[in-house]
Amino acid sequence: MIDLIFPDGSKRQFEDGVSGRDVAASIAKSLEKRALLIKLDGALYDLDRALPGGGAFEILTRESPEALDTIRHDASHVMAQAVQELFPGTQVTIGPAIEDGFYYDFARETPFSLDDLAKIEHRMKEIVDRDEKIVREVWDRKEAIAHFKSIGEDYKAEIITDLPGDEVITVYRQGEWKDLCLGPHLPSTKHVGKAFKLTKLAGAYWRGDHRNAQLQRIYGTAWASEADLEAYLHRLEEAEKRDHRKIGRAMNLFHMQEEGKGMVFWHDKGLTLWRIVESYVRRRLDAAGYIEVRTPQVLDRVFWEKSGHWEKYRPNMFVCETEEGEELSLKPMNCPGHVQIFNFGQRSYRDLPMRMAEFGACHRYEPSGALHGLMRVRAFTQDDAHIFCREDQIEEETARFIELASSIHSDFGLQRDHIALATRPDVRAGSDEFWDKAESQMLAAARKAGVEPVIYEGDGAFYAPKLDFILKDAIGRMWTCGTIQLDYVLPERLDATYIGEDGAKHRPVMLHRAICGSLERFIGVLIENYAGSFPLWLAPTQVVVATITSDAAEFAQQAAAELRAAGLRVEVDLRNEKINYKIREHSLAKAPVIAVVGRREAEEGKVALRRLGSDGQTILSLAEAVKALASEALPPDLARTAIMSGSASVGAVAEES
RNA sequence: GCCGGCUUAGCUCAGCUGGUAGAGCAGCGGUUUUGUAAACCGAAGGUCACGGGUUCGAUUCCUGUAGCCGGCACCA
Repeated sequence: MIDLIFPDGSKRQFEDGVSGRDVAASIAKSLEKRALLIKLDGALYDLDRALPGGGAFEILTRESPEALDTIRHDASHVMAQAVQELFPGTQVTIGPAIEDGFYYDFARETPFSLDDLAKIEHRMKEIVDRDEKIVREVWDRKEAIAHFKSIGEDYKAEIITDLPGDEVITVYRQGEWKDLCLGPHLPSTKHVGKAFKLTKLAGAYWRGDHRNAQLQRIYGTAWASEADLEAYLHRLEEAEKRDHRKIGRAMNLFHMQEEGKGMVFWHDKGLTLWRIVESYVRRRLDAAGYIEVRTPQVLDRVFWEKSGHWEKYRPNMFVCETEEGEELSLKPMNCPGHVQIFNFGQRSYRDLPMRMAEFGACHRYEPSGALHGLMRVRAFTQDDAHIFCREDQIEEETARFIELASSIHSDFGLQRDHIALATRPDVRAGSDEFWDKAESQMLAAARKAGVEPVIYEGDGAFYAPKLDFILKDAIGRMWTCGTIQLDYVLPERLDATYIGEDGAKHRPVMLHRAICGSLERFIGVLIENYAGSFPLWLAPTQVVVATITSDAAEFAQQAAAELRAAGLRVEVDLRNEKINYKIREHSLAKAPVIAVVGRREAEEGKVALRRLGSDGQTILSLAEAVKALASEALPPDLARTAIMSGSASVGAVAEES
């Protein structure tokens, strides 16, 4: 007998060998019909499988969020069956559920076309209608290998061969079709439902290794209901509207062109945004005790050989040659340059920690397929800094950095989801003792800052572990912005030293750190986070003064002049156009505030302020408007200083908002 | 770099099976002085990404190249 504890806390006994379906049926016939899966002590089981024992028992239906992954996984199986029915000779490999859907990787000589997707989708619906029972079978390992080899499924045979020896080999059968799979699965293909859609076609390497064969991957999305599918597709459309490339064009921020692949032409508006971000970060670094430097763009090959980058990254460096036969490279990173400044003259322990920052323009020859708008470019500017310190200062410096970065991210309106601790990769420099120490130092530092990092196994740089900041934007997408990495290697290679209290030479440790990452990418993230509707302090154009009639032109000019004098970025629109037209145009260009002046306002010395996204208006005297907007437009760090110094105008704005 | 797709006016897009292209918006020239998301009229604007081939004839079919888009791999 086994004891099952139900979600309501009640307990019942059942015969050994009872299945989830039997239990469901014993409760209600209708429940049996709706049951898809069983959850027993946290693990999922097929509905028809004999329960391996007692425990916390739950019946999952279509409505259970936990059943969704299985629906998706089954959708991938149904897709694989459809593909093999339509395209005999195609081999199946693996097909998991993923976020929002599923994929399956197929091995096939001729690639699939977009037309094939429609056919496959159609056949999938037929298979769902067939309502094939899905049955779990346990196979003998050797027989399984022999079987899959005999039907030409070499990849499946390879998967079984590589499974640990004690692993139970299970095959799931749906009608004529079967697949090696750990399960669990739904009771029959009907339960996959029809709220799915094949979305994209892609190449993917066998086992994720580019030296292996390339397989054909088909992606799909699947949901418990038609409504969920619709909602998902709608979400995709919304996300597309925020695309920084689209908004960048609409707001005239930047462009790129063929002759400069992965290089950005920043237009005036875009550069304004850049300067706002840069000067804000610079103020924060100044306040946090950093010094700022600038190092050469191009350095001799010998330099990069010394730093070790030439050997490892030569294919990704922009190399040039001079008339005199020197070989030079554009800097792909700032670190070795910073070490040169550290090494210039003698350093004392009193100089440490030395926090050396640079808005460093770097060039890397990224693979063409990696380029993506502002998010991945070949010429970028890092908000880079290196903290040279003693080993016993690592924890303190890392913790301080976490606090600084967190504050800056939140000022930019980005919410932190978590911090990742990326640990030793397979290919790495240094002993296991070194990695043990380095990883525990980073962990301790994070905890000191009050953060429990999520461990990303094997994701560290080859020379050290790192902490990465994973931020969440306004629509819930994750972005990695900001990192801190421990480095014992570079100071050694470039022979950085300081004189300790004991009068002897010591080796400093370097902490590589960035808060934005690259300014290009960070601006891309900001654009998508705000969908171009920036808060006042970030908006390239903060106020547009728009006239209704030419009678108001003179006052509009005066208003603009006073707003500018208060530090605001202002445009004036005196064109002979209807106010409706002007409002529409500037709203589409995402101007946060439109100050409308007509004859009435001009006579009374007032402006009518209209906020982006709302259709109301606030009528203020010009002086009040200047004061209110100027304090609202203060970057968050300056606003905090203003509050501390008790500025009345800031208080007024706080009330208003 | 690899797999698939796309590339037509400044932008967004039409153009069935081959007969050298069309709209809206923007821009330009006029008219309109306007009250909170598109006033009206007019003229203009294209080596249909680039190269080669098939054809009497190619934006359309084939092929090569580039860029971009979606993935994969990469990301010091």
